[in-house]
Amino acid sequence: MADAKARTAGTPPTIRDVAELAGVATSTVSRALSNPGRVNRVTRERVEQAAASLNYVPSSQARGLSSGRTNAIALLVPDVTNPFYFDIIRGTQNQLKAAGYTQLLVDTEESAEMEADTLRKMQRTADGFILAASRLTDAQILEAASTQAIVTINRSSANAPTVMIDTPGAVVQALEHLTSLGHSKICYVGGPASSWSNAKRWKTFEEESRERGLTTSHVGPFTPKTTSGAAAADAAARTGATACIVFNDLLAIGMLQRLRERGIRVPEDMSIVGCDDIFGADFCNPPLTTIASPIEQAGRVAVSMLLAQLDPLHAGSTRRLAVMPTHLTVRGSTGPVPA
Amino acid sequence: MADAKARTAGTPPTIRDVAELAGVATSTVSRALSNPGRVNRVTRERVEQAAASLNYVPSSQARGLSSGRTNAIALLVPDVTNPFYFDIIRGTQNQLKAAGYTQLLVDTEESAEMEADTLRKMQRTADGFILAASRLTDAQILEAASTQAIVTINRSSANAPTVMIDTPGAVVQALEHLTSLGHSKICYVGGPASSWSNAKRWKTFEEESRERGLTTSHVGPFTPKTTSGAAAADAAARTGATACIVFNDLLAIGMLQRLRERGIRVPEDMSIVGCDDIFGADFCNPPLTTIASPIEQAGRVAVSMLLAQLDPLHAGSTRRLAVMPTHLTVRGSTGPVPA
DNA sequence: ATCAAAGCGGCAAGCGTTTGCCAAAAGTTG
DNA sequence: CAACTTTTGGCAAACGCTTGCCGCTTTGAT
Repeated sequence: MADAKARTAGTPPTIRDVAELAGVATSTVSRALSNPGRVNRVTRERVEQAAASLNYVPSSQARGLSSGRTNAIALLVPDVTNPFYFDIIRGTQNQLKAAGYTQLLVDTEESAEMEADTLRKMQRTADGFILAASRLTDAQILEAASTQAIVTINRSSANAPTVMIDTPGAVVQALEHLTSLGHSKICYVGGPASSWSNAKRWKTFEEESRERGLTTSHVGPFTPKTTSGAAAADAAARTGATACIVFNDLLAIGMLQRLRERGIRVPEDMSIVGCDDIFGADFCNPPLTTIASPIEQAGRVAVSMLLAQLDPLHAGSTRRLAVMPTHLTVRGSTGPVPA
Repeated sequence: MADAKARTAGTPPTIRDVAELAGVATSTVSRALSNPGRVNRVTRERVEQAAASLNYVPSSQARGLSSGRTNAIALLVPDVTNPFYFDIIRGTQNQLKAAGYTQLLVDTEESAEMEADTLRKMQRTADGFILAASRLTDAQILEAASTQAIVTINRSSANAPTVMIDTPGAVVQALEHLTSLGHSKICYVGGPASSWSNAKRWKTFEEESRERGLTTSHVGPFTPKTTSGAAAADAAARTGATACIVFNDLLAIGMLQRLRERGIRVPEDMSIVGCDDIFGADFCNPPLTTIASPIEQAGRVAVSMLLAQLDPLHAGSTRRLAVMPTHLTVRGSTGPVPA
């Protein structure tokens, strides 16, 4: 695979080697390779051939140093462990690769501080940032957005373009589903206190419930992990509610397990609605009724918005907000209110 | 958060700004920051203070360019979608972050070509590579390993340090479990043909089964996704086997669903053993008996081995092979042979 | 007091690109 | 054919850092 010339020296060929072989200046090589219109076709072909024969790969470091662009974007997620972010990871990864960008994945461990720190440390390392479910304050986002390209996912803010998942809409659907099954005592099982989308969901839940004259309760906050499901289930059970809308599927799945242990049947005794439709929601027991959102697509859209921001052509004229539709996927975890 | 001086210019402070403020040469700043022993304590403190007050962040690009190190390592996985790799992703991510490295995540889409290509393109971008379940040939691995630091996971090769998951040992355990439940007709449900570990598992399965005088069958190859589970289940059911050892959990979970649809009860009519103990294996229906492996730890070990390789001190004396223990986790998907 | 060794800081040469500027060549127009 | 424009390629200066080398101070030993 590697050519002779390139391998004789242990060190990879540089633009100079290519220039020499092609009999042109390095500047011409540079242009031929990254700005094809700028050089004559035959020259370009000669350069390309030389580059190919040497198996030349431009150094992204050097390129970045002199051009100021790194061709990498960083994706900050609160927890790589959470399947919700898996979908974002692969959505962005896809789109980035297609655009010739490298993805820098960082786990911020649900910490605003760590998030801010990463943003600072990587200012030169990445051309832009995608903040998934950011824990940052509005002020912090504003500050960050003032010096670097940023897109947030599920964290609305006037200060940066955002991809939102229309959870309010979905909460309404869930509520409708539940009331149509006869439920009137419904509990919201809350996620992390610092989560913007948790706050949003809860608020919508409260408002919509009130309008419908439902009896609501609220438990939480809980860490959005299956392991917190036990505590969540116990707390929810105590409220006397016959149905729960749960912050996310992870928590909901954990609750499912606990409820079974305690002999509380789902959905006969208690209905459960999750949120996100993550991997596993379809094959847990019972399969989870959940608010499905096109998470992967959200990742892709976020990349597009970020890249548009980076592109000098579109600069400024970029879309500030994308709302991803959601819908309720009804599976086995919801049923008629117990008699 | 940002200091006045640093922000006045729109451009981030460089080592020169720090040097000026501290009243020393840039070389001293460089050393004070990355080679603390080399400068006097008071000088160092002065530099550190200057750097802090300017909110200085060294450019990894420039650093990489002049030092030849990037402080990034690339993780190549065949499919970011697969939960098996999630655990590797977070295992490596953890360990890398702890060591001050950045993780470059690349999805090679189960393609050897893409893998080789990435290895080539990123030669300068990453200090080392972790190849998870590599599809590369021995020769390709040899070639790559000759010019860059490489560690493979679940792909044994004499040419690069490897982290292996002891599946053979686990297959034996699974077989023992199954025979002790009375099963004698067992089917191996195969994964991708190009997967080294699939070959390995199958081989062990065959050998051990023969020794025990079992009747074996084999179906596959199947793509290791839940969606392939239907085909796999149908094929396995036709063999007349009463138990299956399945290439991985993803496939196994898919089979579970299909078998239920077809009215084949698990484990009453058919026992299923998966492999990997991925997220979801514990809460699917029925919960999956599976060969559990410390995947996340495997990722961490891989990082350690890679970092050791990179460290000039250890160079050469690094461990070539780590075998991660496995054990059978018995859950609800296996039971006595049908009467 | 003398001298070698160690400690410490500075100089300057890269590292591999990109890119603004310039000049030569080629093409166009009247 | 002159005058001008466009195309094309080269020169050289960055980009921000690391590091080999040198030389000045200290320090310690004799």
